[in-house]
Amino acid sequence: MPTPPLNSSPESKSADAFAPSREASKEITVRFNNAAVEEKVPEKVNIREVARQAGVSVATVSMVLNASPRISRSTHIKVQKMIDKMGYRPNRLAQSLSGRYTQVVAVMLPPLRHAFADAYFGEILSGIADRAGKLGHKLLIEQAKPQFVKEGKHLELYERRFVDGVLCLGFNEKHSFLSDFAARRYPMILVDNRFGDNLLDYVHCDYRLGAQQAMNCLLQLGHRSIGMVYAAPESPTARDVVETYTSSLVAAGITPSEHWLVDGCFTDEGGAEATRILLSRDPQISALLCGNDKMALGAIRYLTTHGHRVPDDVSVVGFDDIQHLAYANPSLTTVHLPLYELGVLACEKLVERIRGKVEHVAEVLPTHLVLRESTGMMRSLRS
Amino acid sequence: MPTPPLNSSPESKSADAFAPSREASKEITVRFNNAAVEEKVPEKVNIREVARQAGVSVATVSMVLNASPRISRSTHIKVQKMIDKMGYRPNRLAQSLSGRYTQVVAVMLPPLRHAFADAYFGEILSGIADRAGKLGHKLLIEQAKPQFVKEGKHLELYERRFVDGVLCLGFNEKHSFLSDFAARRYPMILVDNRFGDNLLDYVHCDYRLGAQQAMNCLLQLGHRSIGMVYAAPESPTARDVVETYTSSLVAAGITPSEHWLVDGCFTDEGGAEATRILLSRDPQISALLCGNDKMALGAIRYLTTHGHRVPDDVSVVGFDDIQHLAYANPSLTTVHLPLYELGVLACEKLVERIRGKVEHVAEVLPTHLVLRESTGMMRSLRS
DNA sequence: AACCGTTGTTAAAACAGTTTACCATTCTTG
DNA sequence: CAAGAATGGTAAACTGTTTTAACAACGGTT
Repeated sequence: MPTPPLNSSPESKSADAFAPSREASKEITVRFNNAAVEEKVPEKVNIREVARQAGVSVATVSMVLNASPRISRSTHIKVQKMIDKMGYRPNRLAQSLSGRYTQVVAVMLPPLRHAFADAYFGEILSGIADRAGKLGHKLLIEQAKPQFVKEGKHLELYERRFVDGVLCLGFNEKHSFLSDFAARRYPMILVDNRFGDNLLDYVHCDYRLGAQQAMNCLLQLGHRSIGMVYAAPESPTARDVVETYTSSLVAAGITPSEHWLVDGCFTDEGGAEATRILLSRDPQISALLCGNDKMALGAIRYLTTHGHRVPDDVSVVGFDDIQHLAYANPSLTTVHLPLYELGVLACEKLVERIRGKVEHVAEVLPTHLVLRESTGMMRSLRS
Repeated sequence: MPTPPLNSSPESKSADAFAPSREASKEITVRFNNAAVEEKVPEKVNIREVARQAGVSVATVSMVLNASPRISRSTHIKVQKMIDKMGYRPNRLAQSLSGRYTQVVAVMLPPLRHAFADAYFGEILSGIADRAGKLGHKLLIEQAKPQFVKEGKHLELYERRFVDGVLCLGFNEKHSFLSDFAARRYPMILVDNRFGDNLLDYVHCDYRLGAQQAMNCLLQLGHRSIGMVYAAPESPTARDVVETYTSSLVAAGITPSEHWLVDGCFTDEGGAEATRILLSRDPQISALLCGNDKMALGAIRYLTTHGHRVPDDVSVVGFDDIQHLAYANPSLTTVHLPLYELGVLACEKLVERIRGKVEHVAEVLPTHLVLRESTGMMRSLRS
């Protein structure tokens, strides 16, 4: 019975109802109107058939396929011609079964409702997809729902030979299952974060540098009471920002206050609410550093709808530089993260890992501040 | 923005459960430094080994795996126990090679720069991913770059046995390669569009119904000069909206004008520019129907930054109901498309197709208008 | 002429499952 | 009580590649 094995769910019942269509071999004739128009569905051709037709052995065809130097030029041409003529395409299941690699990598996303629609993930994913394509790899996507992880499906990905490696996006130190990858020595790169004491391979953006630049900017504009809307204290890179924020204040001779720090949960609404709390705690606040653009947008929305002008009364800086926000009103000053490039790099490093490179991967990509309209000089300093 | 929270994560314990497997089989010792730290990597175990240990034939283990009714209860239990004990996981490359299915479906996205970060695609993808998971299928993602299609990689997907079927998102009649799927009779479902004269299997939202409701709303509010920001005239569903818009006007005794129609390219900026053109052509326009939310947002942005109040001067209706826009200011009245459900349905239908069901798939999901703040009564009618 | 390397090709053994045809038992039934 | 039908299990063939060891043919040394 060819119906799905293992993970059959209630749904597979209805599937059984469909007659397991017998393999209609040879070619299928498709009928349009009453004329029998030949629409040849290419007969399934395998390496044996090609070898027979070309008058060589199966091994030879295989070696031609893999451009082995042991094949003479003349044989190569002869076989290649037959391959083209027959429209032969090697079955990659057989290739992977017999070979070492599947040429597939997985991307794991966190179980957020809108993980697939997220600009942040999307940008990284673009980079991953482009590089994976160039390296001849396919991309599998998975959302790491709690159930998924609990059932060990993240390990099954390797053990059942679905993929050669995994890229993990949007996870942090709270996600302890990540250490499973290290324990089994399966190729995995954590993207835009670190984990444990360099336990895992990672690539991430330089959040410290970005935060430093953002703070320098705000301080130079004369701001002294600067609030911060952070998020995910479990995330090392998110902590980098908070730490840099604090140390920048100290370096400028300002005493950081616990009251200037509020969690905005990385969401638009969270950013708005955090801003409300911050201003109620300290109305003197004239600038806000936000952990991502979504929260910055929420902050601006709250401010403008509650009688505060941006940037005249309060300056706002974000993090991410997600697209289409340059058009917001006012447009957002933000720390640009090279997310596309990060995706490219992550994919590259993962493939190196898969191919046997052993060095620990720990790359950090530079960030920079993009000055737009949401920041301005401190009120009292203006002429 | 790195790390969003993982919904409920008491995984700290379950993770330990995966770590070192105390399997009965042989184990590999990995050495760190000079201390011999035991890190048991599970020895690769195959079906033959399981059969030997359980004292049955390979065929029996296979049948247990696939829950064949030909296996007695007692044998089933005995073998299953050994499977669990040895931590055996069937190699799915071998399974797919000898079986009929790969249990993988591909999602093809159009070659837009931000296809992965798009709220519209993301929502559909969520539905697809959820249902695919439940049906025991993995998801492959591909972006149909021109080069990709030119090289016939979309067909290679089937012919090299990467996938059993494909879901196509964001394509229209201009994308002629879509007919290749039909010609080869490969399972494919076109999502949220039609193609040719029902040449392809499809599922889409009821754009006519949505447009009808939107127009009824605007007309009932007293609007007579209604502009439309459309996009992608090559897309049948997009044409549905324009046609419904036109016929609604006619039905209301209004003569539609060519000047009321401008292409907004589905983008934010396009929507803004289209709005500029529309108002310059006819300053009387008091309402806009936009082909998607992004263009509607662009329209609102243009209007509010050019001295037109929304909805006091101009009402705006969108299409899609993408998340986080309910918070926009003013919040957007829009036609809700059941995109998540569409993804679920598409995936379901595709899997039925793969399993041999032959009926033509042509499903249309109902839509409805969501009234928010961007629409209001025609100026002159207000008291 | 015997020996040694190359060079190019091949047969056969993996890879890890599913499926089929057949073979014992045991259970009905005339 | 023998014939026929279930029942439960197995050996072997099959899926389509890669890889390895062996080998033939040939030119170049001693």
